[in-house]
Amino acid sequence: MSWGKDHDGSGSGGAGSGGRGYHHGNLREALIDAAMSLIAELGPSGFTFAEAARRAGVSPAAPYRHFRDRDALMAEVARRGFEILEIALTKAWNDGRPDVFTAFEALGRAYLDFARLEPAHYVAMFEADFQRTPEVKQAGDRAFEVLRAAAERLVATLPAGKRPPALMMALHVWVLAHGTADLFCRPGNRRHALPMEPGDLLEAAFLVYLQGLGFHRP
Amino acid sequence: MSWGKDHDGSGSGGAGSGGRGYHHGNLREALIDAAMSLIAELGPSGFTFAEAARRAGVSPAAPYRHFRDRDALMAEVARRGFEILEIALTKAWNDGRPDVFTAFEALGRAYLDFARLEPAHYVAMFEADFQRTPEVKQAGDRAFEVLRAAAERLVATLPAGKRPPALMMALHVWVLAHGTADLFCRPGNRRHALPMEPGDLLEAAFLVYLQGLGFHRP
DNA sequence: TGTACATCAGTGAACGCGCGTTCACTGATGTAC
DNA sequence: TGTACATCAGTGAACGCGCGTTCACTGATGTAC
Repeated sequence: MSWGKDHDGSGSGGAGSGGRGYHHGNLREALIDAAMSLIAELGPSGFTFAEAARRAGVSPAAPYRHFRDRDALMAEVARRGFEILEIALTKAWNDGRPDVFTAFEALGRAYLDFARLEPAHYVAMFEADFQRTPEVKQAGDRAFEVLRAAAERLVATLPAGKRPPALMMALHVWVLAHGTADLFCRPGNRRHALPMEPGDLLEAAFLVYLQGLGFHRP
Repeated sequence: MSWGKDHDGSGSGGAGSGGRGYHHGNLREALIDAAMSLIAELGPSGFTFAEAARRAGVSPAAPYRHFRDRDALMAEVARRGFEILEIALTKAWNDGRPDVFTAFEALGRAYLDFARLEPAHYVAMFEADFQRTPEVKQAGDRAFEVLRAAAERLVATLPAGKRPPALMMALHVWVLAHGTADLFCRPGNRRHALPMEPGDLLEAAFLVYLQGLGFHRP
């Protein structure tokens, strides 16, 4: 019986400190972390509610205090992913500085970096039909809106008669970035022996594409 | 007891005729069909060996006569997918007729059409690590080679000093087509309200990209 | 400051389920003579 | 053409497993007085 040993009573927020008594203290976060490790290690089908509970050091019934069911946890990972992506994109775009062209390129690179650095989030975001969950869909829309608004700004630098539809541009950028991420940056699988880094491949595609629309490096 | 009723004894090849006695007659194909329906209906995780057997009207042990295990069936679906894709791409390219530019565009459209018409194959091809199975990897390489060879031919129409690397071009085309397919053509999920058909979106991207490289409609 | 009590976040045992896989078997098929 | 036999492709019952989920419960926490 070791009560009294580490009754740190860290209270409300203390995440990492690990006061593991009868009450976990931060189980919700711990479950999300566990789910993400599992997804990153074993793919989306490798994540199970039971194993997440096990990794969090908790009985298999405990997660139900924090998530309605297994899918709710998965959806939360996806939602957070879009949220983080939105922040990363916003930061990369930096309101069009130093110039819209350069900033737009940075946007593409930021997308790919996100996919690489947050594989678990990324996989969850595009797996299954979580986008039908309202919260997830909204988060996804907000992230996409960053792309669209940036495209709008970039398009405005062209002479009035030669402007492509901004929405189409945004979709093309998304397609390029997602295609690159899904083909060449997924956790376990290097799909093809690439002669270059995925990031460089995407950047090259970006430049060619923008040039095709009539944009030129400032 | 209804033996004798339909002892058609259709023998070796007769697939569709359905002589369902003690011997199925075409179980291997029936299992592949069942697996594909399951994948198309429920996604890749919806496919189970047991359910495939059930749909083929056969005991759960029967599939083991034809496939080492569950993954072997899945891999076979993926392998066939690449094989069919290779044929479709070859046909669309049509050895560069009527002209290499037009034929190259047709290649992109054929890729997307394949993803839409054969969702089960497509999902299997890019799910899991089946590309590590030698047969699947080889089939995938052959399909990609069609793309690469076409890019090579197209590149050769440019003046010597202005030729982009054909491999890079092929990869970009793949990225565009796969990105479009994965974002907008997956079975259950319309990811975003598109203002246009996925095919048109891809074609537009294609044209812009090729223009950016210095190609022009013939 | 101390005590009673409501609330909350965990336990642990149990359930039903469907899966992948194995086993000894048996009915049908095709071939040698 | 007919019979014996090897081979093959199925059966069906059984297994162990881990999952998602539920249930009545209990230990810890925080609040009212």
